[in-house]
Amino acid sequence: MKASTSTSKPSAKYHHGNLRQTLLAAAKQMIAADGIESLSLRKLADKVSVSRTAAYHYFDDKNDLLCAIASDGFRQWQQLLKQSEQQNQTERQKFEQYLVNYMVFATHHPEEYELMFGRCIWKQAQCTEELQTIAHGTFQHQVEMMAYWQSIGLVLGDNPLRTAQIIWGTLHGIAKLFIDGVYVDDTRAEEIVKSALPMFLVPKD
Amino acid sequence: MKASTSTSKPSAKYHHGNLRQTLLAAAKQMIAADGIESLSLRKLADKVSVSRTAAYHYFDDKNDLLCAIASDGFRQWQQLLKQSEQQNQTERQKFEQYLVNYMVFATHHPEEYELMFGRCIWKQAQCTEELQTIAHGTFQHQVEMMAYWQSIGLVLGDNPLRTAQIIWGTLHGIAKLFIDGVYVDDTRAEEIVKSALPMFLVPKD
DNA sequence: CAATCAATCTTGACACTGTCAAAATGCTGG
DNA sequence: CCAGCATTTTGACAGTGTCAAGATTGATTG
Repeated sequence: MKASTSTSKPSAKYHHGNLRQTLLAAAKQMIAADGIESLSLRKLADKVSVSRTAAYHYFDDKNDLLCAIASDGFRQWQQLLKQSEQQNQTERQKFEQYLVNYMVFATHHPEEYELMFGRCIWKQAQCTEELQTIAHGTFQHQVEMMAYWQSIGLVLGDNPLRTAQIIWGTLHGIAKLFIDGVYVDDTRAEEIVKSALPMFLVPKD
Repeated sequence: MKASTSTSKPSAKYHHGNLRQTLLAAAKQMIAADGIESLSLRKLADKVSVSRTAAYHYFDDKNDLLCAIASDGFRQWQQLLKQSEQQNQTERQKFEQYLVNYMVFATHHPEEYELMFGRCIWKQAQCTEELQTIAHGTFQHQVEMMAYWQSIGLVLGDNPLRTAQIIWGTLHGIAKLFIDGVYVDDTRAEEIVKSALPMFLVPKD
């Protein structure tokens, strides 16, 4: 059955070959379209034309699958960060860029963002070790940036951890209020974070 | 059956009398104990010793019930606010009190807080008109307070809406990172928000 | 080449969920 | 006492995640 279109590509065989990747991609697509909570393993399996429980060979759990998506999200975010750091800008511009990047990433990948930082994984279910590691690394990196920006007198405060917590909190809060639909009109997210910027900076003169 | 203990109290009869309140109270208790997502209408019904679908005469939906809990949460929060405003303090103390109150309320009623401001209701399901109204009123009130604090030169900025959005964002973000378990050790929440305080104030001298 | 084996996928089954329609129950006014 | 009403229950259905057992395939040996 299933008209395996025998000829060239060996990828679409019974032994799917890369089911794991296919599942992840399809799942991302589905949550982007309809939200996390309306993703079911059965609909996902249907979409990939595979049986209900096929995913269980690649993921312990539904939770495990969601953690994998979240981990991918962190990788994507880290890459965006690295790429942005390499640009030729003043530190002040880099800092602003960081804030804006955060908002753009969050509002453009709302469901992945929710998985990365939301209760869905962190509170309710326990999170994978992989996820724990990569998330911690990301935050660590942010603290280091903050320490640097404080050391050169750009950002207020002398406690990098504390400052990172506050600034991250601000970004997270604004992002979440938009994502969750408490605030509407995402396009303003960038504006808001820009007007929050001066609060974090050492007044210059 | 059920030994209606005929004598005095007419409250515990078959026609339950105040099922709605009973259900709400039990539901709050259950989400406080095990979290929102593990609340099921059937377990709730069991707990109140009533049949699976009894709740449907008082609530359209599971969502409707959750909205009712959220509305109660807003009422509770408003009351706490009003009560705090009446205290004899400097405006600066009132502002600080407001920030601390927010964190204490959020971390002490995490599940209700999630219902009040989280995706569970605002994004995914549509929210009740009652909830919409009371939530909007609460925010409106906050904007007015911000306008006043800005007018007397206490808080930075000249755009009350914008400032309220940012400050609320900060509070919400920090609260949520604790509630959802990204940050641990809630007891530090108060500390963090206190060290964020100076960022919002007009520097005095 | 054929037989075996492990990886991969499917089927069957179970308990649990929200929700609707129809029936049953108890209360209250005539 | 009975009709009508508000209230509660029973039955049923489609979904859900997940486990155990079986079926299928590709690769690895002898």
